[in-house]
Amino acid sequence: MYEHKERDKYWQDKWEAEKLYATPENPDATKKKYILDMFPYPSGAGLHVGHPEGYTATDIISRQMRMLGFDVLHPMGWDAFGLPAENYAIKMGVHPQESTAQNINRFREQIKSLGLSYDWSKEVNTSDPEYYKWTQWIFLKLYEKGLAYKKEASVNWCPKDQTVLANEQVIDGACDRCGTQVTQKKLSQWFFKITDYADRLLADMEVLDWPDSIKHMQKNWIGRSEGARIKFYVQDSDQQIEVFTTRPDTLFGATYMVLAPEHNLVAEITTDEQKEKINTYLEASKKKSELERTALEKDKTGEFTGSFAINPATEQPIPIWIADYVLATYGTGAIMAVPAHDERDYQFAVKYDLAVKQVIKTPIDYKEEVFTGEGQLINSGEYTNLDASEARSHITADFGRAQVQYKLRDWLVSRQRYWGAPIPIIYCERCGMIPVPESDLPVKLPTDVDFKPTGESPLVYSNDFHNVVCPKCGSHAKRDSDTMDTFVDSSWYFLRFTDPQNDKVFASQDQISKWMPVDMYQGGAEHAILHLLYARFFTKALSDLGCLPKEAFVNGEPFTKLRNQGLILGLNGERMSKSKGNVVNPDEVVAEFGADSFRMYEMFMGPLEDAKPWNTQGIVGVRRFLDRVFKFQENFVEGQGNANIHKLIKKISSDIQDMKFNTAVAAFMEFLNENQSMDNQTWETYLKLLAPFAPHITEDLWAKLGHDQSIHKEAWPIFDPSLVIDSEVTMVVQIMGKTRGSFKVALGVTQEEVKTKVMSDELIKKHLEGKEIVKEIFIPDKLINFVLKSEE
RNA sequence: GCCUAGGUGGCGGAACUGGCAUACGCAUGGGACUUAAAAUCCCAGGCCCGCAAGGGAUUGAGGGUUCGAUUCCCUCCCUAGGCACCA
Repeated sequence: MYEHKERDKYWQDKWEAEKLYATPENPDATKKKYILDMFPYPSGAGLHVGHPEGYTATDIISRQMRMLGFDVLHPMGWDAFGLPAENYAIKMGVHPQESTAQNINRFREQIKSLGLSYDWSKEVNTSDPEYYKWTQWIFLKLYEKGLAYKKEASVNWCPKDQTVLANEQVIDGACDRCGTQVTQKKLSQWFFKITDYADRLLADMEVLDWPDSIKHMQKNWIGRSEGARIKFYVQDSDQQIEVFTTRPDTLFGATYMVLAPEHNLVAEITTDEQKEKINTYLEASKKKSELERTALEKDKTGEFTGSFAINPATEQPIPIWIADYVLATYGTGAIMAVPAHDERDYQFAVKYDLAVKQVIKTPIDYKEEVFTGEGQLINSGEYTNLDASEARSHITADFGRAQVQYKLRDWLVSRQRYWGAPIPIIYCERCGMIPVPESDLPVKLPTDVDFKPTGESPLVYSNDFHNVVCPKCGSHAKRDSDTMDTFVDSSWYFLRFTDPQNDKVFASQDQISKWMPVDMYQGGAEHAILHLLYARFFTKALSDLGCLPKEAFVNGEPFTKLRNQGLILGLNGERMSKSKGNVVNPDEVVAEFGADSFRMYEMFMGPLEDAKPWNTQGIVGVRRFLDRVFKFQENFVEGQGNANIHKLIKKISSDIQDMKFNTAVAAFMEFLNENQSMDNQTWETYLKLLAPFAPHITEDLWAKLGHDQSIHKEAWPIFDPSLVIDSEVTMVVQIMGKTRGSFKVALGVTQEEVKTKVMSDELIKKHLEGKEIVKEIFIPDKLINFVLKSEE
């Protein structure tokens, strides 16, 4: 029996001492592979069984790549700043720096116990001043070019966590960390201008080797619509209201207008008679949460302003309403309502008895009241009879201008919490807003503050930190007291990994050129939008700012290939959670079965990207298999060379390439089941193939075979294509498409030969007795099928 | 409501380009070894009928294309994930 407790540790220590997985200093550009896992958030709970799933997959790939002669960068680090770490520290009554360090140590030990081949000299930690110095430096670069800006805006506020949140962090109107209903607050906050990149973030995705589902999600989040902006004059006034519409072809059907309650013309155009009603409505909608305003029952409410606008096409006055079904944050915050051809406008028109005018011909068999499809125009003056798409371009040209609109909004990055990178900006009484000079970086987090959330950043309570002199004029000044969103830290860590110890720049152009882009990126699908969108934005922006070697990237994209691992569920098929009591602790599994069994079981469970339930019984099978491997060598029976090993080389190589690790494990089992003896060379080849999956036990057996050098330094076996072609194949006999038997024939036999052979078979004869064969289907080396005359 | 992925034995899952459905593993039953148990090894079945040889049914449901469909097409049901008054 393989004594995993003792041997696993022995080999892990040896590998580390010998620096077996050190990254090559000067990788060959044509033979480099940057294989990356999304770095973990070192929570207080420690590693769960979900983490090693992706880590093992990339470890197998990294190990195989090294054996194939590639120069591999495979690093690990910690996404250590942020709200959960701070909340955990508050709960434990310690400083986040202390609890984070403890959590990292625990994570590192756990990861090391799995025998993953990371180069630990590349480790990064986002809460280290040597790291966040460069986070702040990047902030200043973005600021310099106007990509970071401060503005007063209505922002998402979590009352429990006492901080603002980005749109991407609000899920169904609730905080994605604590689930509390998010409210709106008007605050002056820092934003990154990700909207400048909306078109490129959308278009550049095409060439990426990413899961389609992730691409779709990003596409929907960016939300591109083509349409027009059209201005409407307010009757008896110089004021104009501009709207965005994707259906300018329905302009003649616009029978009223709606402004968002927050629209800046509301006060001005409200007539005296309507003032009271409008104010009541404004008050009411302000109190509504985002959730109430949007989701659930979509009962629309609104109020008439008393004013009218002129429809530029019909030149008729149409009433202007306000309603909170129109969002201030999208388009111009105002719409032209076409109730005949828009569901929402129709509902509203029916409720408030507003005119409905049809301008698109409804198909004859169409039964619904609202027709939102395309068709021929009617009731539309000179445009009548045009097709909708044609009318769209004409009406846009005649009454407005074409406009592309995105749902994506700028990224709100300020946070009113302690545990994050301070924003490197100073407010001087005389000079105004001043960026911290590069030479003064990092702006270190003060330690003399009570960091509990109060709604205001705790950093204002540190006198040394908050009150400073202006770096420009020397007058009294105050530092920005907010910290940056954790997602800022993680938007560039993959660049730092190429050159983590550099104290001159965030990473040298040379190292970035050598290693970027990431060839293989593995992580959970929960980052589909947040991290992956932000990281793409950062890479593109830094590239445009001249901070990255452009030629190293295609379209400024950081991750060429992306794959997600599915969730590992509890035994009951439900998501693992403490409250459900179905959490599996990897430490216990490793202690009982060993690292190799754990790794292989996680790969064997099913396709990497699928969600699948954990079953401790299942790991028994993998452990039994590894024991058989171990015993095979102990009781080695010298046998013949086996050409089937070439089929196995082919199978394992292609399965790793396609990341079908579950079938690779099955193939290992099958091969051993079928080969009770083999020659020495076949056995060594088998061990080499197995090495990336079970690095400890194969290393142990390799040493026992008398090799001085690690098996992980061996070259990956190459298969001989001539040896994977069978001389004999199994032919299937079907009658009327039903399989009635099978037999072995030599490769390339003719139809006649097969038929003769088949006809001598008793069972087949019985089936064909007294029937007339109408047709024979013959697929060489595969099958013969007899079609019989049907009995009537 | 919209978008995406999926539905195969008691369970996790496999199946190339339309060609032996259920590989591999778990669990189950039987046997070997053992004083015994565990561990290990061997064999078997998988839904229905049959002692057996064998036959029939079967990949969420229904229909279609085909000599032949888990695979392609249509309709529907269910599950998971995402988006959700975006004009």
